[in-house]
Amino acid sequence: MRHRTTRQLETIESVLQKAARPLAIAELHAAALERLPGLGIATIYRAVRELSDAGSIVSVTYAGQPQRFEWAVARHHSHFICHTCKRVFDIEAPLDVPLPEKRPKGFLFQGDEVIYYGQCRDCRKRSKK
Amino acid sequence: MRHRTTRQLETIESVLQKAARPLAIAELHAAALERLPGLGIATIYRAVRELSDAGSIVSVTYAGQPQRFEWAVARHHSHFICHTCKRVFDIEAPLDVPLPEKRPKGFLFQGDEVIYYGQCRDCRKRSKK
DNA sequence: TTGTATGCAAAGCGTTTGCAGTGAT
DNA sequence: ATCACTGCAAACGCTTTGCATACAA
Repeated sequence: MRHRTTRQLETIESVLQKAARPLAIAELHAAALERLPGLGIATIYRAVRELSDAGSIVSVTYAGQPQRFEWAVARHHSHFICHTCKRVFDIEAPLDVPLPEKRPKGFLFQGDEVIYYGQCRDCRKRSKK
Repeated sequence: MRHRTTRQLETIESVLQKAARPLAIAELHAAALERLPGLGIATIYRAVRELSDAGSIVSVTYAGQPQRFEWAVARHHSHFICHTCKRVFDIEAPLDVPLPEKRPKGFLFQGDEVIYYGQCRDCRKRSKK
């Protein structure tokens, strides 16, 4: 457990809290580096593990893409993955996801998650021109 | 493109076709090794890339877990992830997934995927005792 | 002042690649 | 007999770890 409040951790938390989408380690490092030059990559990994263990952030991983992390309280939404740029966007969650008709016996269904695929605004603009 | 049919590739394809769930590289290697001792891990990686490029298999990755692969034609289903053993199971897809109410402007929605979470039969039995 | 958290560099580990040998055609 | 595919081992790149130092308390 953590005993001290440092500029590094504060910066990392802040970047994650303000991000509008889940961030990969490299994205998080780049963003944190702008605010705190010299911040080491190892500190990012250590902070991410701590925050993850503490439940402050959750991880998200899709289709061969690197693992991404986002602030846990922001997690009442779904994700949209752009086929073109591969970025992951947060979007409002659907109202109600149906359970499959036939469910395997003995399995306990506790939750679900939907991922939407398509093309984001930027990439759509770019490909139209 | 591939020019020759080898025991290695046949075995790898067969393992994937017969699997009832997506397999990680290590799982695939272990299974193929039983049928073809000495099969190298590099061959698994090369085969997986080929099959993936050819569209014969698709990849699946969830929450920090290693990337898994499954035979593409088997892919009219959803996935169920067991919170306890972390295995990924294939289950029948839901009939219809709703789009979110509010969608970001300019985004093109082309498809979706649902992941269910819970506890599988084995783990449920085990935890009851 | 004390000792936790950091930065750096080395170590680890899963994945990819180069190359010589094997085996499908 | 040819040369694509494989196995082995080296190379790579990302993640983790060890250790001396910086700095929060």
